[in-house]
Amino acid sequence: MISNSRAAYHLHDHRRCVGAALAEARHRCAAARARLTPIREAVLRLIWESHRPVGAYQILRELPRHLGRSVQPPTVYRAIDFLVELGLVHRIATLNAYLGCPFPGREHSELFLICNQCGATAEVGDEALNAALAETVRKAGFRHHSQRIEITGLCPACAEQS
Amino acid sequence: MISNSRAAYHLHDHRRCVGAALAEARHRCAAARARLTPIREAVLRLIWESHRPVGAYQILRELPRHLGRSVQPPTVYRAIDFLVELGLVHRIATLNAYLGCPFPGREHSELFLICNQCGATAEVGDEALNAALAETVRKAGFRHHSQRIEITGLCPACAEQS
DNA sequence: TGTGAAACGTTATATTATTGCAATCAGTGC
DNA sequence: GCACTGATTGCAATAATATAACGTTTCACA
Repeated sequence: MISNSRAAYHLHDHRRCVGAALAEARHRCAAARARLTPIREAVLRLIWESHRPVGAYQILRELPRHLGRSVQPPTVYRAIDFLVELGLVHRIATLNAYLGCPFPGREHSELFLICNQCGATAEVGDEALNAALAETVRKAGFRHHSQRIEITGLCPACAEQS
Repeated sequence: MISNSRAAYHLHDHRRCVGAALAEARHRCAAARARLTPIREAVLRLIWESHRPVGAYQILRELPRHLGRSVQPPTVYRAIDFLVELGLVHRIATLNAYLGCPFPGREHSELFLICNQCGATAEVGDEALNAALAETVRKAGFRHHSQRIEITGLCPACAEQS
């Protein structure tokens, strides 16, 4: 099992999250002969400012803080598409929002735990769960390409308060 | 395991699907002391015309066929919200579209198998999978309220052709 | 038959996302 | 250095999805 729930839901040194994400991004861009342009990096930094999914228009509004100037929607969407394509960012479909991937390139359950209260969202991967899911899908005669699991509820921190 | 993948992906007597869905809808409305108004029934029938998720604006465009007149977006969204609330219809978040639930009120994995090729979408429920998922979520310290699993790939019929 | 809540009609608008085309930039081979 | 090529970005417009606000109608129930 792989998970970033500790970091997502509790106080931690978030600069390490950001640093790791950027290092990984540079690494994967180099491997794919793709360019991490200033716009793309600014969008990635902005998405990584928290462990909460961020909407495209929120990125659009806040990007000047990182980039020093404003841009148009297609520019933001293109950057997001690029980051999603490289596996650096996930789209959280139920929220129409985007979240940094804490372990790009590694095992992917694409399982998200979205806190209803504080919005913090962790990503979890689990081999046993993937196996159970693959088996269920196979029994239905379906050929599995991609998956996405979105769970809503209360994170440990918010559950404790209630 | 509960599944409608046979019906969703293969030739079948679809009138039985529609009939069952409507009967179930009437039953659940009565139980909830809610009204299955002409608009709500027309939207439900329209959604049940196929096993493919239908967008809200497609419903809006096609509703006159069932209702004899046109309506505005809020009317369609209100009907959809009502049907979702009662568990008769699911929202497929990755497609921004809506699909009839083949077994409302019964066990819910909220697991959807969406064919990339033909669009047909089956719903599957599986106790073992739910257990594995619950365990994974619990291990992350998360308190589970709702879940939604969306799988894309090839349905048996389309896989056979390719 | 009156009454209150639910449902619906209507207008306007918010939010999310894409299209199409022109201009610019980064790397490559010469 | 210079021309070439494909990737990236700028820009204007618009498409697609969803909701807000408020008044009117309908209907179950008393």
